[in-house]
Amino acid sequence: MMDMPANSEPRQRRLSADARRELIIDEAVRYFAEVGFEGNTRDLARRAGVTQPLLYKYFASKAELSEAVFRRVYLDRLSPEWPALLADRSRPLRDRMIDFYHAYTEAIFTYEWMRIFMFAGLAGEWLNRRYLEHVRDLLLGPLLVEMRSTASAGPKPEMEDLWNLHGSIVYLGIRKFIYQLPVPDEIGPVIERAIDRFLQGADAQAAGALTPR
Amino acid sequence: MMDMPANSEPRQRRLSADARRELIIDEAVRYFAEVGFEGNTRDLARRAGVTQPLLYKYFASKAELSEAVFRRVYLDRLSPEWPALLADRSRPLRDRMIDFYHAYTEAIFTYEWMRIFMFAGLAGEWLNRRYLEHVRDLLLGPLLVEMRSTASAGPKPEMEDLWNLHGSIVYLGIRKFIYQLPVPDEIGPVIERAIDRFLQGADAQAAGALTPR
DNA sequence: AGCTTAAATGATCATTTGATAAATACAAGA
DNA sequence: TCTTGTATTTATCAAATGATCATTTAAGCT
Repeated sequence: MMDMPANSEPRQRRLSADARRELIIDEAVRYFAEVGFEGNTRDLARRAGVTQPLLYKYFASKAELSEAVFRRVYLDRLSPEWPALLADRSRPLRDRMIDFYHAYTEAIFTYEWMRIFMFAGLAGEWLNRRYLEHVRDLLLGPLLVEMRSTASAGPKPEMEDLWNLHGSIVYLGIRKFIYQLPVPDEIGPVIERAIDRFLQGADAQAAGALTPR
Repeated sequence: MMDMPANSEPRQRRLSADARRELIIDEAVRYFAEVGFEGNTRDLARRAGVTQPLLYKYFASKAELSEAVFRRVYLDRLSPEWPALLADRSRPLRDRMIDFYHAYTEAIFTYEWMRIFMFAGLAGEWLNRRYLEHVRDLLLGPLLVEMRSTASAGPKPEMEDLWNLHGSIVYLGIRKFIYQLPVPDEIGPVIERAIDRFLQGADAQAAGALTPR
């Protein structure tokens, strides 16, 4: 009885260096997303179908491998087109916001991204802060400009109000992937309701309406 | 040059068993909140001002110590009075919600609670799920009843809408204690704005109003 | 087929880490 | 003051873990 690697194939030996490296990063993303960056290199190697010392042929240290995982997970998550999408005044702001948050959640609501982002956040990784500054400056910033330009006379929304909307949507992913609680299969309508409610409420606030009940 | 324990006192030896146990749990809460439950017993012991084997006089294993930390952190966070507060129809729903979320965030927006809750969530701890089920059934549930009873004729809010509000508020604590980003010093007004906006928006949605812009 | 290069493995090291047990020392009771 | 109980420490173990290196083996080339 010989042990076989988890994926049934008789194990493809001697890949090109690049291919092997990619394969290791792939599995490292999955593995670290599950157990966090305290996961050990032996388990990781076993799951990747290689021996543990081989990891050190491709990465000088576990920290360097972790950085490769970061880069893989963070890179190209934020589409450079979103700021323009949000600022395109030829369309109703509501439509732009819905399109944006559909695209945004599509991009980040994955098991790997959500969990690695949270692990990294808890660890105080600077990449997290940079990422969220990017969200604030390049996404919520333009969105704030749009909301203030279309708002009526009263008090205009603040950045903090947009963080509030943002959090209300992101929390869906936290419930699902971090707390592993059930969430609706279709999150599209949930997001649309949240955005509509936010815009309606913001308008009422700008108009200075008293809250009922 | 002798090493002194972090807290300047010449080190109080020979506490009563109960006092020592409490002191260890206190420091363990702080320590694990910082580094997660993968933190090691030697660092913890040093910070608590005791030797590492002493931990094993009070806790059979690290897992048992972790459980004590859980209990300390989770216990008595959810006031049994909140369901009644939310259901008290002698007051406007808005006031009840604002009071509740002030009290709720007062209770959970601490470095220790937020981070240990997140670490535990990532680790798949059943305590997290139980806690959030409690939030849903005993807090958001009653709140949903209230909202539906006062809503106008149109489509009534769903539990998912309340999770949306809840997340928008909790995300404040996540930004502050997990991502360690700046948030307003006074979160009271932010929460009030969020609740007002939510209620206004929910009313508009119930009335079937088209979202502007 | 034989040669060469480097991908991959097996053996192993030094630390770290959870845990145990025997020895010590401090406080309370007689 | 002596005794006794136990809180605390010192010494230590076994397993886990990151990392290294010599050796093996598979693929590409002529």
